[in-house]
Amino acid sequence: MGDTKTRILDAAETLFAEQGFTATSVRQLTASAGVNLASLHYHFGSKDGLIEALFERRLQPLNRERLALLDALEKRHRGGPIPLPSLVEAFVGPPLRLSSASSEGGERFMRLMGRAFSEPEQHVAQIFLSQFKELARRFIPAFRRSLPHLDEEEVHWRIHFMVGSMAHTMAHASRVSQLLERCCVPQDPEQLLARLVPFLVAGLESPRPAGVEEAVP
Amino acid sequence: MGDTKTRILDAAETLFAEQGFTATSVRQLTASAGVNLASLHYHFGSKDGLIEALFERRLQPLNRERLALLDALEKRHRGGPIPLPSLVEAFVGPPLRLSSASSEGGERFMRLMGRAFSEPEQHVAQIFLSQFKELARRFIPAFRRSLPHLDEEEVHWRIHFMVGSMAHTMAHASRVSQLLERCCVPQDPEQLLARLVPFLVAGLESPRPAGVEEAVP
DNA sequence: GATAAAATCAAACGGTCGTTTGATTGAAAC
DNA sequence: GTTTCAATCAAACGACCGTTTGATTTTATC
Repeated sequence: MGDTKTRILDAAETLFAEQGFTATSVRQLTASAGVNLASLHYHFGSKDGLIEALFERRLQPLNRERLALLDALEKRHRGGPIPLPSLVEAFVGPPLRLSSASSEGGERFMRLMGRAFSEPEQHVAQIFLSQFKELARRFIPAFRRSLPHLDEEEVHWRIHFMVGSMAHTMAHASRVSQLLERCCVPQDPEQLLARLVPFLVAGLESPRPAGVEEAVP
Repeated sequence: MGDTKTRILDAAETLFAEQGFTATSVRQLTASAGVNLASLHYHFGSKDGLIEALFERRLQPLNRERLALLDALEKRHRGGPIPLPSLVEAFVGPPLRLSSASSEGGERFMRLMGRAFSEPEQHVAQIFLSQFKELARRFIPAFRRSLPHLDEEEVHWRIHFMVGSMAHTMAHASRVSQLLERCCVPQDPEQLLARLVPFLVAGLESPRPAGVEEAVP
């Protein structure tokens, strides 16, 4: 079961992932966790404080892992361009792998992260994005080195597209799109990566698009 | 100004896109539209009824346009495989072009559509997805014909990835990701397409990934 | 075993939520 | 001018929201 704090965080991951942040009430949350209503505010101060703690608990080790992978890649290639598949893997691999069976509760957090990317509420988005400053500072130059045929703006856009595919996959991996009238097939994260990474690599390294004027500074 | 019904729909597009469905109250909505609180329920029955009407108003002509483009392409290529760039354009072009200045209020609806793809609330998602049955029935076989080197499951996954990039771009086009510490550059939809389509085409037509077992029926 | 701090509890706070009511308006139909 | 009916209005409905209170229980310290 674990202590109250953990039980609240676990319940919050599940419910926020299923229903969103605003649609989940603290009453429903504490009831689901089997704790008293007031203990949420005792431990986290507010609902927003809970959301913040929730992201920190998972995102900090996650992004540390991504940066460690990037460190290793940069060391191995001595600051030169990193092969794109490895670089993409280092970026999308850790979050997608969180869905593995071993990391208990990982899948629900993966869905939650997918949600957070498209969360309209400003405060949630801000909490979420603040966890990525360091990640962007390190990964963007790496992508630029690995995509020398593209200017800065184009690299930014392609990273944007990549994040979109990743977030959408994380949010809806368990139901590979009702659009397609397919029943849900739970996916091994390694197989998911084996499909996603080549798709992204091909898109990222495709030639510079015609018909887009160069950025003027 | 327009009549009450239209004013509510317009205000709903703006507020839902900015704040999400659950976070926007009917009071805030009717106040923003400059109409009486009760008129929302008079014209739409409920908040959910409004959401449904909101999607129908835009999605019906939008998907009709997509299908018309597909019709034209299939006719031109006599049922044979359609060149991938044209097919992708027919799929992602109409929604992204909704942001053009001419179609008033299009941009806010584009953001709203991006939101709806990742809306946790079941009812909203269901309303939204019901608009796409016909679209999937027509576009999936077309993609299969244009991607003969891929099996059915891989095509489904790649369409899934494509939808992710599209939805993320629609939801966050105006702020090309705070992740990248870039200030917002409002984008001409044609330039946006000139970037997105080649990215998606390259990803879609990349070779069949290794390490993924064939689907067994 | 007394003391102090940390944690849990039932109960209530003021507000806002989506929705409903019943009266009132305005324009068309006769 | 009367009737009719769709549309708008102010006001209120009960339910639920996030948060706070103050008493009570548990846990650790001496």
